[in-house]
Amino acid sequence: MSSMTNTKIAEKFEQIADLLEFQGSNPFRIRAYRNGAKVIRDYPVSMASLIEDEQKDLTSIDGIGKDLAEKCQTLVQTGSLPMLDELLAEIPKTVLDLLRVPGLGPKKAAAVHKELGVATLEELKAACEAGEVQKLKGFGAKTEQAILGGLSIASAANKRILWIKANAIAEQLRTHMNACAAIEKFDFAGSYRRGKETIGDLDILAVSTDADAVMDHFATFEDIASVIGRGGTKMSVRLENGFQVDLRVVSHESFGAAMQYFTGSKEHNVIVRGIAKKRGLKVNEYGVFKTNDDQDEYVAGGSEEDVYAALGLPCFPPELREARREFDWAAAGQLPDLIQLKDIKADLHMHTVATDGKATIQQMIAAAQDRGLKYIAITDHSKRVSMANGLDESRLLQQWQEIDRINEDLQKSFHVLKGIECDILEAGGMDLSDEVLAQADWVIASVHYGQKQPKAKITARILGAIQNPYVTMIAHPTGRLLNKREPYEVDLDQVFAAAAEHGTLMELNANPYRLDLDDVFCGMAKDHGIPIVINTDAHSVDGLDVMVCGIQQARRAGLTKHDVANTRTWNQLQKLLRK
DNA sequence: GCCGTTTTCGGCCCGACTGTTTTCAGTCG
Repeated sequence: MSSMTNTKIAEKFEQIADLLEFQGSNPFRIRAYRNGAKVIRDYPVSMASLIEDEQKDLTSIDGIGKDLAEKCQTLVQTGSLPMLDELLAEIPKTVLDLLRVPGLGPKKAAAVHKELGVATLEELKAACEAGEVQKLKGFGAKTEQAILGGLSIASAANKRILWIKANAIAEQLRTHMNACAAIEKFDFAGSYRRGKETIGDLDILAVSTDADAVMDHFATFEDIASVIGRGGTKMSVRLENGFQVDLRVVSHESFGAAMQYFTGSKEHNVIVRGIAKKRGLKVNEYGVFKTNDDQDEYVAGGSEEDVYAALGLPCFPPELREARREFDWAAAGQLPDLIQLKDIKADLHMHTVATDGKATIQQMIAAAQDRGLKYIAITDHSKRVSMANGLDESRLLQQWQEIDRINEDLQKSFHVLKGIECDILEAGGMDLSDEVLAQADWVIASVHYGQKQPKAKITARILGAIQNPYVTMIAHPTGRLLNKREPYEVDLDQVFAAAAEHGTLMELNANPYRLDLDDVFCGMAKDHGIPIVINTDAHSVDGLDVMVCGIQQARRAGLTKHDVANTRTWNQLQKLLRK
């Protein structure tokens, strides 16, 4: 059994692309590796299982040709790749860090490496400070200073921040830009608009006839640490926390084209341009143009709808613009009607003061009602999670008695499920007896300890929970914490197959640090016919508000409300549970 | 390295800004 996941294969291909780029190889070859990495990372079935299957030909996947298919097979079967090893023998791995310095691309990085023997960030800093870098051909004093500047903020500048944190910054910027009289209208584009789980920078597009006035106003935003650049239509700044914000001022008739262009993703746009070209059209941030010999003729650009319509395409929801399956869906007229926040009727994972939550059951009910929910599940921790004061059998049964009383008082205006987040023990098996679990309305199973166990062991634990007749859902199935902790080594191919067989649901945990399952795995689960449950895992009243992050992730996965179990009433949802 | 109602070779998205140049390469998105 191979432990080569799609993510790991993609990382290897990315590394090859970096190394080839550093070597100055054919840019299209480099792009082929990057594209292959992306296709594999996003593919809804694991390469390992496809190769095992033997029926499946990897080259039938768009972007994977004979060569990349062979490299996949080698990686899956041997765990390594001779070609990559050879490249690494020629170029020290630390050199790739140079490519992460803002302002230092592959050409200049290669120059400092070749001419000055610089192989690490420390050596680069020393070479700059010694004034050696500015002597190189194509370099100068300003370039040297820019590299030094890039080095000092390299770690902060390259770190992607959580969407919810970018959202807080965006809200401040929105308020600031609203006060600018020269702006006719503005909006945010980029990965923030696409609702990605982490954001690299913010892009603001503004319509105005006075770009200078807009930029002058932008420059007064209090959090700006430095101005990276400013031209006639574009300005880039870095905030105190190292985060970059780009502003672009466009004309009214270009706003839609600019939104389309800067929302991306880059890969999505490459395909859009290809489609345009075939139709004798050209797309850039100013509009869609008919390409004539003498002069290009403006066709569309005021709105995104117009831009896409001019190319015979539907206006893709931003969350779908990832060059995955959206163009196939569009061609088949089957663009999914994506789930919305208002479709959610229940939140089925939350904690109370009984364990590590901050609010009582009653407070959580009131907060859920405020947010338009019809029912919730109270799912405190089980006893093994001692740090959180997890519930043993008797405390749990007591809590359920209390919930029975509460439900009577509510008189069907709202419903509370008797639930539990039961720990899957390190040795396998559940933390509470089947006798108790049988009395629950809703049993979540999740891993808290032994997260670093080898693949076979941790997978077997989760499979055991799926086979338990009382477990209704697996919570945060991979355990990842964005920017903090890697996912468990769990084999989701096996997990999804078992869940589909036993009628166990999978969670999309909406906590912005988790978003687990991620969008690609949600798509895989959907392909297995497994209903997804989007939950907040709230530990407080405010914790219920992160549902919006889960919805964005679900939309990126292409999920409709029919794919998500907690868009149903409790009666309807029970029919989904085949146990 | 991938791909093909321009199909096995010759393409492969497009533009802003900067710095080092003196017409353009490199970087970025």
